Amino acid sequence: MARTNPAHRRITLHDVAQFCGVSYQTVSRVVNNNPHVSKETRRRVLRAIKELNYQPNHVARSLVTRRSNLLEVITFGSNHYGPSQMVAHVEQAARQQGYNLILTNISHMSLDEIRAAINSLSGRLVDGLIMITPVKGVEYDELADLCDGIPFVMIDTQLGSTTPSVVINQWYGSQLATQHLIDLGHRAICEISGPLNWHGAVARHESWRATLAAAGISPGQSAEGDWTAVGGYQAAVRLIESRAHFTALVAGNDQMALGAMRALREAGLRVPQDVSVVGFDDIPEAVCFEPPLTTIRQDFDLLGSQSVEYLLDLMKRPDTPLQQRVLYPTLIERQSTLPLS
Amino acid sequence: MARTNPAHRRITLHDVAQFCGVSYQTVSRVVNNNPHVSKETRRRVLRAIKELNYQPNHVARSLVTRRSNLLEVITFGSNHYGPSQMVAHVEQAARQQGYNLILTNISHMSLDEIRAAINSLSGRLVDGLIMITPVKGVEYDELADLCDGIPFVMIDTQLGSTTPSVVINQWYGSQLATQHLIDLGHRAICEISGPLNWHGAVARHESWRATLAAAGISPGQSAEGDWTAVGGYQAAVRLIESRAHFTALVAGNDQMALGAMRALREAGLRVPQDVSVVGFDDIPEAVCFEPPLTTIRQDFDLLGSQSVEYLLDLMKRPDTPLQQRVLYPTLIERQSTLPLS
DNA sequence: ATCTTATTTGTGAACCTTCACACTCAATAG
DNA sequence: CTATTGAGTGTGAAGGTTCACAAATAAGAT
Repeated sequence: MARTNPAHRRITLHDVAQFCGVSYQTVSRVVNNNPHVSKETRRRVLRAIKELNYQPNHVARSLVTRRSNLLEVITFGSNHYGPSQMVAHVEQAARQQGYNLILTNISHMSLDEIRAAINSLSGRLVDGLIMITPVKGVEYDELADLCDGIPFVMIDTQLGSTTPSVVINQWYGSQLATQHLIDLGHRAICEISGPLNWHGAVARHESWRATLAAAGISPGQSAEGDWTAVGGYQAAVRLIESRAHFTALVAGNDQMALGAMRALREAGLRVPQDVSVVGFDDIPEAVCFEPPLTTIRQDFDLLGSQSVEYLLDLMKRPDTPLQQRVLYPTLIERQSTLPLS
Repeated sequence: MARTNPAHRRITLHDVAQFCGVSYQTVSRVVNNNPHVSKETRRRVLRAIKELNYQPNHVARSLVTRRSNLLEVITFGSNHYGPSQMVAHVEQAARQQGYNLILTNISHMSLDEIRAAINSLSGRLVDGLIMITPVKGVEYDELADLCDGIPFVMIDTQLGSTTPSVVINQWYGSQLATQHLIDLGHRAICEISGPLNWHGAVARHESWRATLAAAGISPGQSAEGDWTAVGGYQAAVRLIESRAHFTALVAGNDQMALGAMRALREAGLRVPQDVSVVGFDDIPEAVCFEPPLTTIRQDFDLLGSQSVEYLLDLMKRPDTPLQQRVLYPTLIERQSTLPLS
């Protein structure tokens, strides 16, 4: 097998060129599939490349082409199911398109943190940027300013904004959930929302209210959770202790639904006989909850590939219109909801 | 505010140098905190840098220094809880040390896939590599060959191998789980294992057998799952349908424990009164399971920081001994286990 | 045979840094 | 008063590639 040189100096274009008696430019042409090279020469060069185990130096190439084949994703809250799914699928899509991905997870969503993340990359020449910004406090203009010309798209940002972004319509999802309960005859419908500094949490929360209002129903109580099961448990406990009467519960995500169901059970309430519960996300475990959870499914796979696709468009044709692309979630009915008896 | 130049040409050392009438080398010295520059000059240069919004070009720097401040993590199965936690914590640790992280998630764990992942990066000059290789089929020697000099550490590889790696002792974890059940008086202890092409699954499986054997107990039946809740459910169904008698169940992870508990309940068996169940991982939701799950906690945070730390050692001092660093999990007792009545 | 034209190959510069070294100038030592 | 040091600064090269262009060769047209 072709082993590398012991001196541990990387093989360069020049080495290959010398090896088969052509100029480095010719080798470069072969490497880049330039048609202006004779069949015979190409064959010889190709063999030399293999023989010497030549690997083009991306760094040198980037220096002159000003492109790196590198995308960056800046994410917040990637310990939560949604963001982590987004990252995973973005990575997959990027790799399919021949790009590598730099991952930066920031722990406090502030402009300063984002600035730091971008700056730490700024000299690094990433070709494009995907930002997963599920919480409030970051405006498009500031970001555009920060990125200074490098194309970017946002994921999971505010619905209805005109920034280049791909989002799942959370409003619609929560409407599906709430309407489902209304259709089952429920009228006393409480909510456990996500943290209200998250766009998605606000959208789901307001849609819950609006959907009830549209049906002429006054909303039940709402308690704010933190996306975790424990947070959902505590929120449900607060709801129960406030002596609110309700026959149905909309949870901001599946984990909180899990915690809520635990709290309900501890309070002697049966799900779904006494209280119907619907979650959000359709995490893989939801089908095995006790009882299996009715929930809203989001297509994170599509979200990832759409974002990367959009970003690549933006990179290739800077005149690509800036828009928000919107995906729609679906309702998954299981056994945690029941018609009001 | 200092906006960038309209011509969209990046500001370079030369621009800054010209701007304040010194040589580019002096500017370079200021940027790199070289002490050999007078106080007054440094001040002037610093102001010019700010004024022009100069950002050092990482690519050009890398070309000459042959270092990139870039780490890569190649991972398999990052849709599972363990691997995804590892990635998250590795990223965090890397960033704390001033490194950026390239993430590559491969879908089929084979040498070919790994080769492709490494090759796609090979010219990219990553300073170090972390491989999360929880499944069998990849040998150290091949990997070392592939990496050709760039330092790497493995995570979650086979316990007891002499490759540079950081692992959590899965054997010990499963021993904790099994012994806990034995201590509670259980003698009929079945198991739902993870996929047996995973190192961790094998370790947990064999430790279960060994721990029972050490106590003079013959092992109950074992069914293989796929780490998911549904897989755990199906495995438990097989166990139940085989009419195996058991009073306790060891699950390979928490998700499978969840599925198993669902299957048990459907079969009319109560957890923990009829069957005690113990999981593995201590996912955040486990505390809200019905009932709250006794499980084994792994410290992924420590795992991440240890790996990065070790890798950095390897990078700085190539004579750092190649070893396996081992962390230990702990037992978390909740309500899914009960003394045999 | 000569002039075009097309095809293949080679040369010089550029990308933006850092490194190794040389230079200048002042202060100290002999 | 010259030699030696040392701090501060500048110069040339190198790192490995691509780009724009020039040169050489081959093929075709007049």
